This record gives sequence, structure tokens and C-alpha cells, in this order.
Amino acid sequence: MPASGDPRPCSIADTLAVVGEKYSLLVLREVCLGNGRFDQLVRNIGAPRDVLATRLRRLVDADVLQKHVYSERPRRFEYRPTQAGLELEPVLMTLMAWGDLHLRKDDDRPMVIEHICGNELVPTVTCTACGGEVRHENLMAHPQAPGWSVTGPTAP
Amino acid sequence: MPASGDPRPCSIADTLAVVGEKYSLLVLREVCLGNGRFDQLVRNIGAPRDVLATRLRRLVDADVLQKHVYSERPRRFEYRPTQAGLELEPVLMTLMAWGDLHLRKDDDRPMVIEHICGNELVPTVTCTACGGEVRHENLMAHPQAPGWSVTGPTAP
DNA sequence: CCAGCGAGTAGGAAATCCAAACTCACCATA
DNA sequence: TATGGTGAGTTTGGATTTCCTACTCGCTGG
Repeated sequence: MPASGDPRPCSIADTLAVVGEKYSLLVLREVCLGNGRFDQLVRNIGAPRDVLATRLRRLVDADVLQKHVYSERPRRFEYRPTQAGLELEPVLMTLMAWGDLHLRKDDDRPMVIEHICGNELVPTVTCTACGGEVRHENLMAHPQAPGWSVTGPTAP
Repeated sequence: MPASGDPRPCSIADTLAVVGEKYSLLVLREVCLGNGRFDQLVRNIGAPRDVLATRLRRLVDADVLQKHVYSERPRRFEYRPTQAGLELEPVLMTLMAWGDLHLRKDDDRPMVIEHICGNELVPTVTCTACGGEVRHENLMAHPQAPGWSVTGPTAP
């Protein structure tokens, strides 16, 4: 998914051009958990080594990950999230919550995240201004750039 | 990205197996905007028609989209988000916000979303229990299923 | 000296993707 | 009645990517 070949200018497409390729977000998951070494990534994600190497290069180029030396002689690296990478973690949490809700009717969550408040994390996406929940009915799209036509219920 | 070939049980991987293939989330973007007809999707997303047809089948099978007849004779369809599909819109908003922030330093956002509160939407992912922001430093992972090893700063 | 590990590369088969053309059913015009 | 147009795909055949296995390279530990 190299350039965002999207005919519309769009930050969703642009973001997906960076982290939307197969395995990229799983790499981020592992790296956020602290499992940032190449062979760990191979084992934990199940990606072919060459594809993984390509993804890692791209994520480093895009400043989502950073290579970190944890041993000179022999020189060994570990991948860690940058600030920008860490700011994608909420996306992962939201994806996880959707999967937990819609892809497993019974309560067999493979992973539970605890928030610092002590409760089990159930993420909600909210409006920073008012704190209200972000739901489709509460949104209205305002295209700023040419190339957009909006016909539906979300239209202004 | 058919089955989640991930060696670990994981709702992130499972969700990506449904909506993580190329174009799938852009389809959802269009459909949420009300542009749900096949040729609109082709034009607006820039995807090859056959790939798009495959994606649409998968998204309907996964109950993210629904085919809606808007004309008998000639029979014509339109794709619309299901409830589950609408619940992925927050993911799109979060991806858009990340792209706006990290992929365009200057203020040239191609699309602005207005929240019902009247303000421009800046989405934040929060903990439903305490309302606090979801940030890496505030999270702790608790694997529930075998196959997980967590070594890093997020570890319990 | 030999085996092993971490972090990748290399090579070719298999699966996907892509663009353009084609289908099929229907409607509108002339 | 032919002629063209639209919407929603399917077909076709070649260009890319992925996938899998094996290999490398630098180093270390016994």
C-alpha cells in the first residue's frame, strides 16, 4: 500500500498508507508490548521474515518505530515505538474493543488491558471539546479540499 | 488477509482480518458518508473493480455492510453500514486525526468533521470507566490466553 | 574449532493485484 | 427497431507481492 493512490485527499488514506499494510499494526502491537526484536516479531506475528523486514524499514522511515541498539559486539537491535507510534496505540485499543464485541460473542477475550485507574479498559472515542461520545449520528462532514462529494446523512 | 494467521489469539488481528485488507476501511469511509454505490466507490477510492467486488462481499459476509436495493427493475444496490459497521467509524476518526497531526504539519486538512456539540471534532480515546485519556503509560496488559509473552514496560 | 544465535538476504513458486474490456439487464431517444 | 447509455459487476492476462525455505554474516560460548 505504498503511496495513498486515493483519488481524494484524505488523512485516513494517508495514515493507512503508512500503517495499513498487512502486519504493520501487529508489529506495532508487539512493539508496544515490548517485544521488539526481529525474531520475537517473526514468532509472535507469524509474518515471513522478508516481509517483516520490509515493513520495519517502512515504519522506521515513517517515524513510527525507531531502531534501538541493545548490544554492540555483536551488534543487536530492537525496535521501539516513537512518540508518533505510541499515539497509534489508541487505534489498536479501539480495534481490539471492536473485535472483542463483534467477533467473540462469548466472553473469551484473549487479552485484557488495565487502565491506570484500576478498571479494565473499555475504550470510548470522545470529542475532546465536549467529552461526548463519537457516534455516527453525531457527526457532520465538511470537506475542505476539492474532490469530495458527500451525499448521505452525514452531509452538511 | 483472510484468516487471522496470527499465532496468538488476538482481537486486533481478528478485526484486521475483517477490515484490514487494502481498501476495506476506505470503503467504510465512503459508505459512512453515504456514497455506497459501486461506481461511486470505484471512483472515490480508486480501487480496481474486481478487488472492490471481493472486498464488498467480504464486508457483507462479516456483517459490516449491508446490500440495500434502491431500485427494482432495473435492480440496483447500494451498500450501507450495519450497526457493527457504524461502530467502526470511531476508528476512522482516530486514524484521520493521527494523519492530520503527523502527516501534515501545516494546517491543510482535507476534511473537517463537526461534532454535534458544534465544535470541530478532535477525537480522544478515553477509558469508559474513569474518562481518562488512553495513553501508553497508563496501560497494563493482562494476557488471558496462552501464547502471550509480554516483556516490556506495558507488562503487568 | 565447531555449534548456535540474532538479524536479516536470496530465489523461485504461489497468490494477489491491476487495467481494460466485456457482460447482462434495463431504460431513453429517434 | 436500432442506437446509445447506465449500473453493477465478471473476465482476462500480465505485473506485483507474498510466501517459504534456505542461506549469509558477525559474533560468542564451550
